[in-house]
Amino acid sequence: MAKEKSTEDKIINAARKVFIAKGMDGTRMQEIADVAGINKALLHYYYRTKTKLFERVFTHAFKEVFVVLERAVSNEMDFERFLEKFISQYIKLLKSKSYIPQFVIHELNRNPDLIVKQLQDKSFIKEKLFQLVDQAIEDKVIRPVPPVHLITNILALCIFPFVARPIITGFAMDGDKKKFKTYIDERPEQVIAFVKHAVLINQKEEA
Amino acid sequence: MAKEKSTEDKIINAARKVFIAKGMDGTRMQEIADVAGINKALLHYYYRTKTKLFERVFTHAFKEVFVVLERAVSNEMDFERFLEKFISQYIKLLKSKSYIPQFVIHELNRNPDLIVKQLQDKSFIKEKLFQLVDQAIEDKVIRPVPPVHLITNILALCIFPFVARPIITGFAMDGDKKKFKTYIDERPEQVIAFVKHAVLINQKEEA
DNA sequence: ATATAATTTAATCAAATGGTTAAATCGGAC
DNA sequence: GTCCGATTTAACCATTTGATTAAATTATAT
Repeated sequence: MAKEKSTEDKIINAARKVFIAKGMDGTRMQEIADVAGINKALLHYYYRTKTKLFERVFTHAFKEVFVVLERAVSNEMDFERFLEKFISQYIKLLKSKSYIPQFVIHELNRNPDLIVKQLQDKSFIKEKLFQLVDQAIEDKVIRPVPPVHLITNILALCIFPFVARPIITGFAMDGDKKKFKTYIDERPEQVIAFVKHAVLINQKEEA
Repeated sequence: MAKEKSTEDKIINAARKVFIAKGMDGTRMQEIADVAGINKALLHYYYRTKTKLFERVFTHAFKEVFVVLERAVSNEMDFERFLEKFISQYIKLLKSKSYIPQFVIHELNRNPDLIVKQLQDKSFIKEKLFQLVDQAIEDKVIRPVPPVHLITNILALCIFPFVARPIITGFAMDGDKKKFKTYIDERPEQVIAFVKHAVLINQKEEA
């Protein structure tokens, strides 16, 4: 609808689209210009180098998938509610930004130094997360599972389907994209139940 | 140690190394030649185009991570043993081929058509896997969880740490690679326990 | 030794690509 | 109107890269 985007916005949006689809190496500045509806000269007029443009896009993408963690740990609630909220919100985010995880993961593997710039001042999130799990164990709400394993397990269950989408669609859904959508819609409920059964100690009464 | 590799082997090994490290787009034929210890002319003498060489490497890499699935479903055993064997063997494989998952996933996202060539004649694996889960549900060995979710959950727990390695190392291990190795060594036990608690119905007595 | 295949050397090509430049044009602010 | 930044056009440059070729050299098998 709205076309009132500034040229800078058009460039950033186009760059994100192309970089996410093709990666840093596979992206051509000309294609970004085409997608943005401008020409290459103007593109370089705004962003002198491909590298600068890429880093801007990457940083933004990284923050988008990381900010949910930030928000999750800041809310106070019991562990079971935390699990529910975190998983459902995270998958909901990924549904609307489904290509970001693969993009971020690929570029971090390509150039691991990028992670250093991104993780500055994020250590408090880690501490809060680990503390949350430790507390739940101490309170005997969950089994004594090493926090790093539980946290990576949850992230794996949320994120993996989006990075492995072509495989899942091809292998288990016969290439039917509609089935994949259904599968993703079922995910929050399935993942929450899976994790709860895996770690919660008191799962007596449930709907 | 053995240096008795044929030139063709040297090329394939070099190509795999470079393609896996830098992806199709990031790979230069000259670098493959350098790593193989030959020159570019000879490289093209064996493999006329980059695309052909890439497809050969990719197909091989894909099969390596897929063949475990194949072997797993062909063995007859009770579901609990199947879980144990499958998870421990899969993680063991990934430990020695840790860069393959990210490679395969990235290239499949880049060019989803590749998956079609790879999944030919693999439908029996899918059917066997689903049937295995269905049977376990019917026998009341596990909770009634949709097979596609259980299967992707298990794969997620096994594979994700390897594709997200830089993030996990950077975020939860302060960049300490040794800690990551320890973490990976703990994975089989942790994942098996996690999945068992998540789905097994009779988990009365355990070590 | 000699024919055949493997390998090197070195040069070359065409195309793609990131980046630059200069001049022209357009559009809005004053 | 005029001034100034935004934008276009179009050409250009240097470099990289995939790929090819011809000729020379080496290794190998017969």
